Amino acid sequence: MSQPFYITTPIYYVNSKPHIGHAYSTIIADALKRFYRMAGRDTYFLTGTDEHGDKVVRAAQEAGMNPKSYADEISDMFRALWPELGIEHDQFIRTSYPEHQKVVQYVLQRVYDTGDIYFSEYEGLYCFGCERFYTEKELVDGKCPDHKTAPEKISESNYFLKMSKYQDWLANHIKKNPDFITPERYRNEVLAFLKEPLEDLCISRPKTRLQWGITLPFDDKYVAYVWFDALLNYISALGYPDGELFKRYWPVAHHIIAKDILKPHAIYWPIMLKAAGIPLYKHLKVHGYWNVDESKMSKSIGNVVDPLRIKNTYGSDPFRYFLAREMAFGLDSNFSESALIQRINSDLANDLGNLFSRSVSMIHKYFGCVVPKPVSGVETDLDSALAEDAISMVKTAQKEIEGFAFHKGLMSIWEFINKLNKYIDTNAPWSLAKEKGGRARLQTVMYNVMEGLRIVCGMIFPFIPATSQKMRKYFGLDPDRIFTLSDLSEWGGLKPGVVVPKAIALFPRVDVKKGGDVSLTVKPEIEFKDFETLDLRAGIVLEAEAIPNSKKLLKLKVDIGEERQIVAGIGASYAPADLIGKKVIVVANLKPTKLMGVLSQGMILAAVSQKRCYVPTVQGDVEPGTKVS
RNA sequence: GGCGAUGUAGCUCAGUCGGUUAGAGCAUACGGCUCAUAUCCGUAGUGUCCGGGGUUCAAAUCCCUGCAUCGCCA
Repeated sequence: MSQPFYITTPIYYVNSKPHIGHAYSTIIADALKRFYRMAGRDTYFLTGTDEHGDKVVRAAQEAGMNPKSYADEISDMFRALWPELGIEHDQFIRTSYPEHQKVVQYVLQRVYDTGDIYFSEYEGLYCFGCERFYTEKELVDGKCPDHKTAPEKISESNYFLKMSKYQDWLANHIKKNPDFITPERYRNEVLAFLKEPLEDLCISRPKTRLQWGITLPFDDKYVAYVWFDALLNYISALGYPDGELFKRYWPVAHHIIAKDILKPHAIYWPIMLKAAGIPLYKHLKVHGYWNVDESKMSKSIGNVVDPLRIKNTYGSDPFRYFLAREMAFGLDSNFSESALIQRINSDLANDLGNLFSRSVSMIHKYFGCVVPKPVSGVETDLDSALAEDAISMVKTAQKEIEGFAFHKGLMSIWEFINKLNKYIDTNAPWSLAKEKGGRARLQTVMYNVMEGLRIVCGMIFPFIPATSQKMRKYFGLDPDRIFTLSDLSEWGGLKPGVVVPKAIALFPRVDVKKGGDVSLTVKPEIEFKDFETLDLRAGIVLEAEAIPNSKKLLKLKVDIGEERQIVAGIGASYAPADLIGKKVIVVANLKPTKLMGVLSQGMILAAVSQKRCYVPTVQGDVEPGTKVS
């Protein structure tokens, strides 16, 4: 049996839809799985969803659903997304599965029996509106930030895990195993955290305030804390304690996570395993955040990038390539559609796609669709240099991928792609084809080009598998089988005589409209009922005057069936007199406010670009107060 | 407030143990080629290596200090 390789993503919390960060973790895991398959390892790839806890209950309430159907819906979104992105996980686990719940209860009981879980009462500040405890520092002026009410001091009894007992052991383990948590900055962060005394972990929630969870086996009045439940997915999915998968793939796990869930994975999880007498996972690999257009991704800014939309617009492989190429694993990176388009056009279409296209069409033109045989006796230093470059590229890329430096691995592959382009230009096959006696050399050159491409095709497989599979048949290979690293470590694997299909554009160029901003960030989708909350009315501007000491503000009197005073920031683009008599569109139910001390009872719609604004008007004979929708 | 990371070309970043003239890609300009997806190849640049101080024959690199951004902790 070959050496096992077990890779996991976090199980994603179902309180919100998939975003680009989820896509990154999962794509990286997929690429690693593919890479280690090529290396001949016995691989297993797990992903899934985390579904319990009060945040899910609240998100479900907001959506007007019960937690179970809400979790089903979001979980299905994740499950449906992964095939779209070319991801081939071996298992999709949900914490709502009975098999998982059984394992959680088994482990809880096991730890309870060792005496590391104790029952205790504690006092805290509880907001009944939020149904949760707050710490002092979370409060604003001593009040709940959501409900603006003072939380009440209540006491509650709960079960706790003795973390402190394992603190020194864990710190030592991390110190002794430098590759336990990587990159180093996160390892240091955890070690710094462990210098302070660890508080015991509250691992239960009373059912009086949370029912959506797994019942404690030793006290049915409580459910398990969501992290204690969720982390165990990594072994419950393998059928712990007796499953074949568990015996085969534990504990050689690589857990991939983003930095926001470092603490549960680096501290709670090892201690849980230790307390339950289970061997520790081997590696925790921590990556950074994706910012979007230079700002933090957040629901309130409305800049959350929907991976499915990107895939539908640009294709799965370009998206995968961009994510893997652009982020230095461990550091934050920036996502923008203009950067994505630039990568697609320069790296994928121009460098690789065009190289492939020019090479294949020369095989057609000069050799009637058949890979020629290299001729001995006409080799030059250029040929041996190319072969050496190919072999060393494979070695370098392998080393970088194993070290999670995916961007560097891809860079080394693309350096070789550039060398192939240069090799073609230097040897100028189109000239050889015309020269008398150039035939032997032409055969050799074109064989080498195709052989180089074969190796590229193999090395890009982990990152852009669909493209790699498309390319395979040009080398006479079965698209459904995969390369092994040893196939790629030797020059000359390509068989002369292979029939090469007609050239295709692997990556169409993305047209960038001149001067236009290519990246369109759309706010999150809304329901029609959300739109209906707006009350838009046609109105006629009766009066308009500038507000003193303000550059942009105008005070308007608008008839919308009743007279409204509205302050509008359009003074830089419109003179007051221009507006009088215009039929404008007014947001009639906007909460009144004061701008520079002047009351404004509504808002006028305007298209705003950086320099100017344009007020849309209603054409035709429309009564003031007419609804606009 | 404590700890840590980062700061290098217009942009994104690499830069090993302190050691030649600080590099790559993208973008820009010019030249070449015609097999190719208006692609490819070549040439050309531009630098207060965040500021200040120190150690050294020699500092982007080591030390101190200030600033900025970010993270963890309180």
